[in-house]
Amino acid sequence: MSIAKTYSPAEAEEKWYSYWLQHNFFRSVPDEREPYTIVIPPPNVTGVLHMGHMLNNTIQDVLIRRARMKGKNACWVPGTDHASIATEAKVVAMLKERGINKKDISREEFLKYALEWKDKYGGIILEQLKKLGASCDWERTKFTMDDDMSESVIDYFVHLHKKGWIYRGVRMVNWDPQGKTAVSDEEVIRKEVNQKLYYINYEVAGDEERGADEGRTTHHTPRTQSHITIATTRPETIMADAAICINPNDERYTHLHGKTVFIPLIDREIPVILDEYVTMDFGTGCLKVTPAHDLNDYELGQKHKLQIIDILNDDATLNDKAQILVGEDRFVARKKIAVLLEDAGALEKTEDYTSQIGFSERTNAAIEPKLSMQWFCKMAELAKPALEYVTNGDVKLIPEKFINTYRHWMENVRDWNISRQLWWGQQIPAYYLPNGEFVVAKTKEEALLEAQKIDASFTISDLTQDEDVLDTWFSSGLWPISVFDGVRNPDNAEINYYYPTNDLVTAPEILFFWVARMIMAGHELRETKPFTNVYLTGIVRDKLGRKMSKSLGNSPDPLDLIAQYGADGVRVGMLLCSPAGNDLMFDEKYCKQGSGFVNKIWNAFKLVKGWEVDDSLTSKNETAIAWFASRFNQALAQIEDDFKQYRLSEALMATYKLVWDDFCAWYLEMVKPVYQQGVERQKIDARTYSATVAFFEDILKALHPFTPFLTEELWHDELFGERAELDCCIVAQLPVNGQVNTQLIAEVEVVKQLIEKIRNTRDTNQLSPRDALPLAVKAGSGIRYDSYEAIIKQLGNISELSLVTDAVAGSNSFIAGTDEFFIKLNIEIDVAAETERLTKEKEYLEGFLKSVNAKLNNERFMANAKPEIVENELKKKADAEARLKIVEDSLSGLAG
RNA sequence: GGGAGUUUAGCUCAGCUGGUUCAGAGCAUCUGCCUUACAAGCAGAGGGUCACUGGUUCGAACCCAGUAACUCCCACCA
Repeated sequence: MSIAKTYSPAEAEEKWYSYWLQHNFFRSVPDEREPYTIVIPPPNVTGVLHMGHMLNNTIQDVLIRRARMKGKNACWVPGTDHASIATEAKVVAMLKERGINKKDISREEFLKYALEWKDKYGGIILEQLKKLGASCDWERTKFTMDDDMSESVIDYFVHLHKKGWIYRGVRMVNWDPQGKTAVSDEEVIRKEVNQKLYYINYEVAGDEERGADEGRTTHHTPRTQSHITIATTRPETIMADAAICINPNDERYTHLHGKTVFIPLIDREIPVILDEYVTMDFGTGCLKVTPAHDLNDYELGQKHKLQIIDILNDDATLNDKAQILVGEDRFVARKKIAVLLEDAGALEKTEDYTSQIGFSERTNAAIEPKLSMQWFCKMAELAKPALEYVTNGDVKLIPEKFINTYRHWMENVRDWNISRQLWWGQQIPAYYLPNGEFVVAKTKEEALLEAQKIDASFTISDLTQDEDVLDTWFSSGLWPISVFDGVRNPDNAEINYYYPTNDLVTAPEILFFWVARMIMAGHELRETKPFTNVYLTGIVRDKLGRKMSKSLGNSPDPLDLIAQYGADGVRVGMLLCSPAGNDLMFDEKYCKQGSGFVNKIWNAFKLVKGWEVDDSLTSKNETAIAWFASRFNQALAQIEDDFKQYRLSEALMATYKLVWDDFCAWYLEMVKPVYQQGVERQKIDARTYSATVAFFEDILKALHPFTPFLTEELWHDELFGERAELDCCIVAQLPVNGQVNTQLIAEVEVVKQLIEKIRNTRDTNQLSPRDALPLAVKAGSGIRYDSYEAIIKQLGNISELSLVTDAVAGSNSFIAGTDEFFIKLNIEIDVAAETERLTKEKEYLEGFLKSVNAKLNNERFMANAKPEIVENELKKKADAEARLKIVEDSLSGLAG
């Protein structure tokens, strides 16, 4: 049968993914085995796969497949997040395209449209994950707004409310004028923005009387005595000003104490107040106080009992209270008012200025501080234990550097605004009564019972549910519990079996949004951590270091990559460039390397597959077989260790080298039958054949978590014998760590060195690799080179290997390990060049010996260094002396 | 403004408790090979003042102090 020249991934991926599904290999139900659980960070339900997901889910799949192959009951729970703001924004936009305005439809109608949208686009991303090979238990797929999930969220709200940790109040919140909702502090992203600082003159009331103004000690004289100048970046808010504030210690303005001023354009009179909050050397030292539109000003306003004038609508256009520019957007108004002020002679000057502005994480709209009635969750009590889990190592953050960040946030956390003025999400279970009070209960019926405790005459129609929904993170914080129904049924078999989960793989950006809140909820509801390890991946950046994003257009389409390089290739590519905890500089070339690796395995397979056994042959490969068995076990231990430390890149690289270098480049070359002219097809002995096939099978297992499709494809080839229906690589058990003969491995290292030297000799003397050469060995190290004869002959193309006790005159000589080798060539030896080479080596060795001896002769070294270090130095000394002697002998031989 | 992190070969990164012939790996590069698994390959080679300056030590890429550049997080100066 003929084998395809190259491996074609698409076909195998399709075939094996459905095979796995058909045979329920991803399915997990509680049993007597040890569980290994991962809950997916639920992607946005309407999202599409991006490179961050690729990285994240590749890692999760590698971990879950490995656990499965170690005999654990591996359960990877998939699902999606309703992502209230982002999704609602998308639905609103979709409706707008259809000519429907959200304002004109009811909540119920809107939700109907939203659900339609979700059914249509939701789950695209999960389908995409399948292409990557993600072995999630799809029967467990959850959506954060599934009925049971929502019910859990409501339960949690009621629970926290009962504890008194949820309260309602008017606060200055971060208002997203595009999403038309409040957002939490964490959802505000600050960015440096180029702005202008406007210097605006306010007329001082009754100032004309001041005249000569006795005893003023101002640093500079105001241009006109009847004005006070303030600096602001937000001139469009002057109509909401409630006061002008100056520092009481500011001698420039003592004359203003107790005065009032007029707001330009609208001529409203406001007081001048004194507060040390004002920085004297910033701007003009005069601050306009706008309590409705600035957090600090709000606090100042509270302190000084100022009027609050809110001049903005929910969409950040100016309202009637502004008196002028009504209906204009705040940014348009800013430009226009500058002109108006200029015309009125109230604009002193403008200056360029950069400052930090908050933007909404979801809509990217500039955040507007806004006073409103919101629901808050008290964080102090929740944060305290959640911090402890991490500081005491119960929950491990990988890499550890994030512990500090986590601690800082937890120690400084403020109460969390959990209400959102949206429809898409879990509606807050608070019910208002005609008397202005409210009750919190799981259902309207239960709320009524509560209400009737207040007044027995209330009926169900007296109850009005709060319009707001809960922050998405309030529900995703329950994810590891709610997917196992552990909120509603805290003692069910599933939650008891799977929870706490093992590993969480996510991005550091959502450490506070999500990870922290899961730990809080875990403690609050179950008094345990939700997971043991949190593996924080880096941000996927392009090779220029820019974050990959749709808007920059620098992100490749993951599905295109899969089509081009195969899922296995892309998986390998992602992991090759992703050191734990660091950002990943992604370059397609890594995928190319990945697919190259996959192809290499395919070709190795082709080689072995092409062998024919000749039972009459006896094996000459016992040494090679023993060596590879040892190397394999050694590499396996290394890989195990790398995984323990979550060094996935390293684990992959160790696997990569095991396959490419040890297996393909060395082992297969050692044992493969050499090509003989005239022989139609080379044959192999039965012993070598079966050993090699067994090695190959073990290699497939070791590779499977990284390259699941290729390994499954090869696993079922007849090379490995008949397979039962359920005998699949995906559920094969990883080889357990076996014996490692370190002596053998060390000796083979010397033999490999020898072979490289032989090849090098050929190269430098411009001999064809096909010319077999005789090799003489003068061994002093105790290595039995005759036991490596077959290997040396085959890989070095040596015609004859002889053991000698004296230098072979007129030969090329070289050292490998601490032994000397000679190759007799029919070429004149260049005595001068050889002398130079040997002299150089002699000098190096002498220098090296000197430094080793210096250490050994140093009393303090001998006194302080650990015994094994000293022993090592002694060995270095002995080796160097042995080699030096060889070199010196060779030199005198040349001279003689 | 506060805090954390990073800086090692052209690129991406290892280097664990200071001590192994310790300055490494993969990719890229160069040279030679279309050798019966693989040119997506094979064989060989070159490439680094471990950011900089000092210090501690018998010994420093590693520990300490300072400097510089970059990154991230947190923070209400209009």
